[in-house]
Amino acid sequence: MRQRRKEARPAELMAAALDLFVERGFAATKLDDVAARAGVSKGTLYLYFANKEELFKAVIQQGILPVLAQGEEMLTQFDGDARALLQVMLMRWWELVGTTHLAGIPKLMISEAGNFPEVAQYYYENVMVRGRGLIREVLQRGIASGQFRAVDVEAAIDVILAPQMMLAIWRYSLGSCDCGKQDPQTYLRTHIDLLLNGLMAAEKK
Amino acid sequence: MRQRRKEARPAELMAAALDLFVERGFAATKLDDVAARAGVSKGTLYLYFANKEELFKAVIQQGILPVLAQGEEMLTQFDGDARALLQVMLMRWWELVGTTHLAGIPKLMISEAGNFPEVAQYYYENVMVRGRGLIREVLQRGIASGQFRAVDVEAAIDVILAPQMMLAIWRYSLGSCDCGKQDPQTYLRTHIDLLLNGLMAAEKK
Amino acid sequence: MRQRRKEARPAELMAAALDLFVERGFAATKLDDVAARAGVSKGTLYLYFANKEELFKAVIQQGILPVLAQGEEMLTQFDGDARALLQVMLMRWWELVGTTHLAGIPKLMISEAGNFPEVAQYYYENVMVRGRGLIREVLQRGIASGQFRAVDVEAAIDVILAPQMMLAIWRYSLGSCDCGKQDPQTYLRTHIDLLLNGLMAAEKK
Amino acid sequence: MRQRRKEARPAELMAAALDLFVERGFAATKLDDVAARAGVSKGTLYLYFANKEELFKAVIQQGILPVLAQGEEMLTQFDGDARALLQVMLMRWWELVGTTHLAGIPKLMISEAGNFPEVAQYYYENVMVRGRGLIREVLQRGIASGQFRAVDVEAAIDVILAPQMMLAIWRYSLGSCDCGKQDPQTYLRTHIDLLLNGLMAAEKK
DNA sequence: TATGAATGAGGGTTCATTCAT
DNA sequence: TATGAATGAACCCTCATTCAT
Repeated sequence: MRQRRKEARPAELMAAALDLFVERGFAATKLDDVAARAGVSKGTLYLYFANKEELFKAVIQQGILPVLAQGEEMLTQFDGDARALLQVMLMRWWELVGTTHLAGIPKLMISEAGNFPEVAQYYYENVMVRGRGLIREVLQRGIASGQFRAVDVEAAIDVILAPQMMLAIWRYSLGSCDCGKQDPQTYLRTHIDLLLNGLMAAEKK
Repeated sequence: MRQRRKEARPAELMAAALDLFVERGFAATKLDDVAARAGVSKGTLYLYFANKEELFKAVIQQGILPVLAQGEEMLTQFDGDARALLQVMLMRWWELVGTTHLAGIPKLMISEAGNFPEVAQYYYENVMVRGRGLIREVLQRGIASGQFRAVDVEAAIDVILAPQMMLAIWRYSLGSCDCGKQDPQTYLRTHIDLLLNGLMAAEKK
Repeated sequence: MRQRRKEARPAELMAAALDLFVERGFAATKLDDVAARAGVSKGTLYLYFANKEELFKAVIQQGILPVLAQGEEMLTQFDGDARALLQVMLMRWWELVGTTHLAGIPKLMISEAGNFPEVAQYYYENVMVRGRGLIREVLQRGIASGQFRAVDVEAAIDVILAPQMMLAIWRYSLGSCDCGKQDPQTYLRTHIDLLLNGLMAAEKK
Repeated sequence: MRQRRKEARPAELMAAALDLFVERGFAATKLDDVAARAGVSKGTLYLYFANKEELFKAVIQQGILPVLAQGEEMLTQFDGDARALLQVMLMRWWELVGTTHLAGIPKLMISEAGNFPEVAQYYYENVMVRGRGLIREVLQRGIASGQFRAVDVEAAIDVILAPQMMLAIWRYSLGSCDCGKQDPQTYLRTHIDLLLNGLMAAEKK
């Protein structure tokens, strides 16, 4: 029983830490609170993480791992056309990430990038680059097949990802204040609608 | 001259504070550093701001004031069609805000919204609501004139603003690490290109 | 074998503790390290010693026991004159104590006397007093027989013991830094040479 | 008034720290206590010393400076014979050092040498080497003039210094427990008596 | 008997805030 | 008005001690 607990501890601690880091930021998060939220004493944290900074790194690195595989797998398995694929990817990302606690990581990363350049670098290389790769692949397929216009692919990737990012970020920032906020589904549908229309090749006329 | 200095002090202090708050976040910013950057001693800060939190509020409130007027003025003065107006607005926003230090405020606000709900509320009501109003106005004009499709206006507003926000945010977060980043102009042009195409009424065929 | 181990444990633990206490001092020594050096887990320490302080006391008390008997035995068995006896005692002390780990105890005791007055008291009464007794006996014999001058015996005892103590102390303090240090044998020989000459009765002229 | 205080602070803090470091050792000394003894709050310590270790180094380095000059000056100014000079030096050292708080530094250095090898090195080179130089000079003078026997000078230096060191050490270690202790003057006189007799050239017969 | 995960009081250090100058 | 020395509450981290296994 003790053994089972020991193995689960790091994940429990990282989950608690993620919540608080996202909510308050790194500097404003007290390890006391992290420990309390995970139901352990302060000292226990140090059995699993060398210090606050290492905990932070672990939270980021562990948090993004599950997301990476799924996205790339989706790309290889899907065999519809580029329009449908792009639509599915944007929708599923929200289901897989946006509705979980992991959605807080982008906000956290944005907030703390300046204080942890190496972690930001790591995040960029392991998440952003791969995420952008997924979108790039779809855009290139669509352009190659004539479905999409020949837009500037690299710029378009960022433009496409921006509303997805903002949706996740919003939830953990201004979304928590009393700001009349929309339904994520409507937001996503509108994003995809505008995007697909925007990408549509002129020949459709 | 002393008098002149005295009147300039608050602005100098807020400018210094804005830079550091944006770079490091509220909690990780030391008042010592703010004072040093403004070229005064730590105690002087307290002659102008009751405490760190009041300084933060002042930074936000002063920072957004200049932006507000300009945008709304643009709307009333412009008499081209909706397409052109939307394009001009998105481009000019970057010129007026994106290239100055004020562009850091969105990032700062996102990072600290959870710790300062009242400030977030204030920011939402005085910046977001008004900014959204500008976009809404343009969209409604375009839809009314038949230039734009009848999209979900409220959702579209957020989708349209997202890439603009991300452009500003990026500069103060991951943009400072070694991430192969694009040119803002290309990014904006692509955003506007996709957007206008996406909004374009089907009847153009 | 398990039984044998169990009986050897306290001694092993005390040996490990002595080394570390001498090297780092009581407060700076971690029980983790003591346990690791003895090849057991931290908890095991508490099966044999109630707490860190008791371990310290045991280390001192056990450490000095073997030294006590030997010295006094030497005194009774030796039947040469006072000069030879004094010489033998000082040399043998170094052989029996100075070259073993026990030589660290004087340094440890000096360092921690202020923090453990009762232990210091115990050490004084059981080691210093008896050690001084040995020297006193020799001096008195020598003075009675006319070999030695009639020096102030109590003061002379301390003066005689000082170089012996310093030789042991040095090994565990400054001796471990890069300080050009002499050979203990030469040091001892010079000490004894000076001492015997210094004690020599004037009549020898 | 504030200014005057500011300049006196470091010395006050080091004096307080020296007392406690000598009494309890480095690790067992709380900065709270140091501050309290100096009559300031804990934070004030950090206005003058970067951390506990730097405070320690400052205590050692500042503590020994005054002693160095005096000893060497004495040597050059004295013009009696070697016997008298040696006697005066040993006596005066006690007056200048032994009766002040500085006498605790040898004990402190011995206790902490293992934990601060660089400080130990510094102490050896700046105190021990110079102190030994003083004694060496006197011995060589005495041997050259025929007053002293041709003893092993380097070994003799350490033998001669040992009782002096022990006198100082004792005061801050076992001397504080209930150990029947002698009068320093008698101790010193006996030391010098034995020593000068021990060094005396045989030819005087 | 032995382990090592867990605890929590305690100490070093930081920094927002105050106030005498 | 401006300074910067001083304060002390708060936080990170350590480590002696406990206890379930």
